[in-house]
Amino acid sequence: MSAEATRNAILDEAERLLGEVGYAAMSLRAVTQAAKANLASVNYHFGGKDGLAKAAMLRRIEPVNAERLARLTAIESKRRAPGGAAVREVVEAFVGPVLHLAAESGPMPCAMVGRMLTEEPPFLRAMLTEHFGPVAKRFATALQRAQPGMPIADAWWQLHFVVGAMTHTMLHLDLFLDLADKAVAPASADEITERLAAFCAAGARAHAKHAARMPAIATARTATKRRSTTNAAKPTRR
Amino acid sequence: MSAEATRNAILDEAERLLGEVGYAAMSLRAVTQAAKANLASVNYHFGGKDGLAKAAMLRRIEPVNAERLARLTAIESKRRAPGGAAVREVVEAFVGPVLHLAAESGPMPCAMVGRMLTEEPPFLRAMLTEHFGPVAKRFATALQRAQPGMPIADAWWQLHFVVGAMTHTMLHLDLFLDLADKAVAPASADEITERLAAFCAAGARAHAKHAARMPAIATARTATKRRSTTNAAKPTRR
DNA sequence: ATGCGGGTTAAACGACCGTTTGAAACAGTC
DNA sequence: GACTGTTTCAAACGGTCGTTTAACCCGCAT
Repeated sequence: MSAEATRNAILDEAERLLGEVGYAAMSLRAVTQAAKANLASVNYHFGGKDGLAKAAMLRRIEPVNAERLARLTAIESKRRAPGGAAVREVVEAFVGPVLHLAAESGPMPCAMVGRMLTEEPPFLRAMLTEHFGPVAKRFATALQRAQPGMPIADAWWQLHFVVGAMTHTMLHLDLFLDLADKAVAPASADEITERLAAFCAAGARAHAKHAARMPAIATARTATKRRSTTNAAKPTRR
Repeated sequence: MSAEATRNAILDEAERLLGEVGYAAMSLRAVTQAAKANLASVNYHFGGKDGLAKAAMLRRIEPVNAERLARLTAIESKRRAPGGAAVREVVEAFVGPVLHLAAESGPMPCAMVGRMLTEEPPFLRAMLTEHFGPVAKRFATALQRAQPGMPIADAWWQLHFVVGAMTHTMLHLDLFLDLADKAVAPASADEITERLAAFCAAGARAHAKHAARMPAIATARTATKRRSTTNAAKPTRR
């Protein structure tokens, strides 16, 4: 019974330190000392530093992605959306679970995941593509379906910007409160959700309209289309 | 004469490694070896690892911020903007110099600066607030002036989201190209500029309109106002 | 030639890192 | 109470890190 207790204590501290200082700067000695566990126990329970980081990440990533997919299927099944609001709903299904997690478990879990985007160890990158890849693909197609006639590439760009605004909010909101120097009050989770969703949804819609008119993008898009159809013709490119 | 040559070689390598692996994972041995310089020369020329990172950052930050301010004063002085386009212009003045730097000097300088946002050593945070603080304040007020009647806090939120989308693009565009899995073609600098500016400008405008209607934000805003006036009454709070 | 100061170099120092080891403490079972 | 498997513990190992030291090289004014 005590085994799982120490496991969780170690995971909690690892999550905190991963969010605060990142993977490279997190020392197992600091983790185990704060968790009141022995140094060797992290190797015993997780197999090493990599395993610990992976376990700490998975503990948070999986519920968030599950809720994302659940919300997305929910809004897709009700189906009789008045059209224009769908983009906003998709965006909210994507960012909502993250902000919900931040509201109920504190900012550390989100800071950890956001920071791992930036870290270099290759196993972290592999984890992200493995666990976020399918979810991102579902949301990209959902964004495309919500804006008929828009190429899938534009949907990926929208999602990219949404992720950027979201992770930046998770990680660096405090820096901006510093920069603003009392001009911005610390915000509630609801307020952040509202602001982030409003910004991203409108940005995404306008991005699609704008992209259709811009020559630099239009030419790139035809190139993309040609390439993608080429790929469809020849079964596998690489 | 050889002194400045080694200085620059070390700075170039430091910039590359800071952008690739971050501050904590960058070892001076790797820097000096790649720069064909001696290990001790870092301490001789820059006083230590901190000094090296600071010098590498300043070499890129200062021109970018200078060009930002120059573009902003340029569009403010011409003044007879048709109103609606001003937000877009301000956003472009903010993100344009960064994308311009990326286009002419490669992605590493921007990756370095973006990554330093996430790193933990306190001197880096101090540098960012010192050098970006005044610039951010000018752009926040410019955004507010471009949208009359909007509280300054909303302008700060807009700027926050813009920075998020921009830095995420500088750092993690490759990850998204991976996730998209051939559905998105690698983009030119012009295309990225267009997409980013379109997304951010429209997001900012819609954010302002939306924020005015949302109860969660409206209440928070009145609270902000009350707090700020309180602060104005009592000279210094802390 | 001589002295000198800026710049380079190899070697070493102490600190901290992740990991391993082997013994000790503990649980539950016969 | 002895045995077995699991979990904890202190100690040590090899390695890398940032920094320091002291000797050395070289152009240049004296």
